[in-house]
This record gives sequence, structure tokens and C-alpha cells, in this order.
Amino acid sequence: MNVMPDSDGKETSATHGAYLKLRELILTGELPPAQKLKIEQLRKLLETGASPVREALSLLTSDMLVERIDQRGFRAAPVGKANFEEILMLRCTLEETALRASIRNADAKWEDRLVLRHHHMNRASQRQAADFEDAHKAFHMALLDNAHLPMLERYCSQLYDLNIRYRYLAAGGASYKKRDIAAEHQSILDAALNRDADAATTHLIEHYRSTGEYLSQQMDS
Amino acid sequence: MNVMPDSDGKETSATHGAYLKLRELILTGELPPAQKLKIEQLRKLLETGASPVREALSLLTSDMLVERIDQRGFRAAPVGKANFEEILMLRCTLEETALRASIRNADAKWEDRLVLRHHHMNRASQRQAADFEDAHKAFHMALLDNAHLPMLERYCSQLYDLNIRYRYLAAGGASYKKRDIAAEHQSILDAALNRDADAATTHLIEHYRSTGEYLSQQMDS
DNA sequence: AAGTCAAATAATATCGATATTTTTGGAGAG
DNA sequence: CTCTCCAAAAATATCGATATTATTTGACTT
Repeated sequence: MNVMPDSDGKETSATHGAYLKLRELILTGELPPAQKLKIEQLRKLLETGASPVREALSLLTSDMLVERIDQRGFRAAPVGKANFEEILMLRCTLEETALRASIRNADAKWEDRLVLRHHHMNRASQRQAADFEDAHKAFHMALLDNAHLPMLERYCSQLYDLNIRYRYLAAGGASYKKRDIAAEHQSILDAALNRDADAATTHLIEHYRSTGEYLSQQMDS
Repeated sequence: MNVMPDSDGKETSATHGAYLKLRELILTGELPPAQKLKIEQLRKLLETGASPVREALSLLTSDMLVERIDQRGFRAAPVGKANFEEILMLRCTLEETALRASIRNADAKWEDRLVLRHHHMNRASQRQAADFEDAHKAFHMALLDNAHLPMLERYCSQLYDLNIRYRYLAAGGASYKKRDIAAEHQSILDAALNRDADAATTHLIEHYRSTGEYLSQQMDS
């Protein structure tokens, strides 16, 4: 076939490529919630065969970004206030657990990683919004990854993505930056570096709750 | 093809059938942890094509029962003490959250459902072990389903299955019944019916911790 | 004119075959 | 005797085509 030896940045399997692309399209809202996802249509859009598309959709099902309706194909996961609030609640519960475990295992290497991620995030915020999103997620995941609890990390990552989807849907993904989010990140970082689990979780949950309330408002209108 | 109008119990899609069968094989340990899962081999075993097998494996990946190694196929998820303890910890955290939410929404219909499930479980315990396993899960899930938090329920269901897998691997799935598990279930049920969230969660977590310790011992030997 | 059933249409699910990649096994060099 | 590299074998990933199932359209009945 046409594998493009090493010309463009896309390698690995067609399935994985389709997975990443579809995920992006759903997260950003380009494929809107509850939209029917027809194989043929996606096959043309992604310029690949039906099998990779099908498998990518199966994988996205586990991320709860796609729903499979038994003999009736796939559709982008629907959205709703109840769903949003469940995501918010689960994030608070799970990230608190993970952050406390991370701090319990705190060491110099982890602190270095945190400081670095935080710095990269601040640098990226001045450039492209897409870069910032990646760096923002990397910082938040770095807060949790010292727990060494892979399943918990996976849940948190999934929930992070689901949450970001609501941000894109509500306002194109940029408007939440109006709040002084840098200060909030700084407080979380400082508390983590001080190994103060109570302060860190308080700041983290407050961070989520306030963005949550902002988005909840947006959804009512 | 050959769909067998309504002769035997298997209907829906070949993918779904393969999913259920493979899941059973992995949960019971007939497909042992870390075993390579070759498409051709499974295709013959399940008497179906490669596509349904492939898709079923993709779905099982989301249940964390199968791992996909990028261009190298699939394997049954490996096991280990750290993994087991993470599952146990997550179950305690998530089921406590779900049970408290369930009790908060308590009403007569839920109580009826609980009593019924509990009764069915006790009846099933005298018959086949496989029946009991189903009824046992149904009872535990009924404790949680009044929370009306579908994602949380899904996580709990997943973790339940992962846990049961360790039981099968440790002792063929029946030996844990030596403990007086009926009394433990009764205390949880009673507390839930009294809408006493603290007591119910205490009993539930104690229930998990003690089976957890039992299995943890088994894993050391 | 509204509702219902049947044929036509469209989309999904599945199969069989092929191209690609990984793994294996062995020959030759150091 | 061990290591490296290359060819053969096996397994995966992907494609194109077909069978199956859902959906729509339109004619016919009440």
C-alpha cells in the first residue's frame, strides 16, 4: 500500500491514525454530539478503508466519545448537563485520590517534572491555543502520575478529555482563559512541591469547580 | 450467512457473540494472563471470521481485559499484585461514592429491587456456581444503580469483573465462599434499607477488604 | 387524507484475500 | 562458540466485495 516511508508525521497503523483524527474531531466538536457516524463518510474523510475506521470507532467507544448502537452503527456521544456534572464529580473524586497518592510518593525527580511541565505550559500559553491544551493536560497529568496507579491515571485522562470537550462545545476552547488560571495553577504547584496534600487537593478541586460552574452556566443558555 | 433464525440462544451480531465468549474465557482464566491472542487461533475457536474477533478484542481492550501491542496483535491482560491492589483500592473509592449517592436517592422501588436481588442471590447460591456469580454481581450493581450515574456504574462494573478474574485465577472461583459471606451481604442490605450510608459503606468496604486480603495471601504463595 | 405494508435504497456487519510487518531460524563472520 | 545479519515463515493489518439488516419511499387500503 501507500505507507509513506517517513515523509509526513503520520506513521504506525492506519487504525491508530484514524483513532487520533476522529478523537480530535469529536473533542473539538467538529463532529457534533449525537451525530450519526457513517462508515462510508468517515472512510472518505480520513482517506482509509472501512476496517480501520470501524476499529477506531470501537476504541473510541471505550473512551466514551462514541456510542455503538447494536446493529445500527455508531454515533458521537451525546452531551447533557447531567453527564457534565457526573464528569466533574468523578474528576474531583479520582484526581483527589491520585494527587494524594502522588504526593505520598513525592521525590526530587517528580518535583523536577512538575516544575518543567508547569514552565512549558506557561510558555505555550503565549503561543498557539492547541499547544497550550496539550501542555495543560501534560501538567495536570504530571500532578497525578507519581501515584503509579495506571488504571486511575487512565480514568483521569479519559475524564480530562471528556471535560475538555465541553469546553470546546461551550465556547470554542479559549474563553475560559479569562479567569486568572495561571494563579490557580501556581497555587496547586506550590502546594504539591511543599508536599501539602490537603492544600493541593483543595486548590485542585477549587480549580475544577470554578471552571465547572462557568461551563454549567454556559450550558443553560 | 447462517444466522439461525431463533433456534439457539445466540443472536445479535457475531461481534457481540465473540465479545461475550472471549470475555468469559479471560475472566475464568481459560485464556491465561499475558497469553498471546492470535486472531487465527481465536477465529477457529469461536467459529467466526477475523473481523468480529478483531473488533471484540478492541472492545475488551476498553475493559482492560486485553492489551493491544501496536503492530504486534493482542494479549490477555497480565496480572500482578500491584494491579490487584489498585483494583481493590479503586473499588473501595468508587463504590463508596456510588453507594452513598444511591442511598441519597433511596425510594421504595429501589428497596424492592435490592430485596429481590438479594433473594435471588441466596437462592442461586444453592445451585450452580455460575448462576451465583451472575446473581452476586446483580446484587452488588443494584446497590449502586440508584445513583443514576452511568459512568460511575460502568467503572464499578468493569472493576467488579477485573476483581472476579483474580478470584477465578486464585482458586477456581468457589473457595471464597468458605467465609460467611451471606451474613456480610445481609448487613450491607440492612444498612442500605435503613438508609444508613455510613454503616452501609463500612460494611461494603469491609466486605471487599476481607476478600481482598484473602486473595492477596493466595497470590503470595 | 391518514395510516399501513411492501418494495427499493442505503448502511452496516462480515467474509476472503492480499500486502505489510514481525518473528524465527540458520548460515557465515569474527 | 557467540554474535550479526539475512531469508523464510508466521501473524497482523488492511482492502474490496458481499450478505444482512435497517430505513426510506410510495402505492394501496380504510
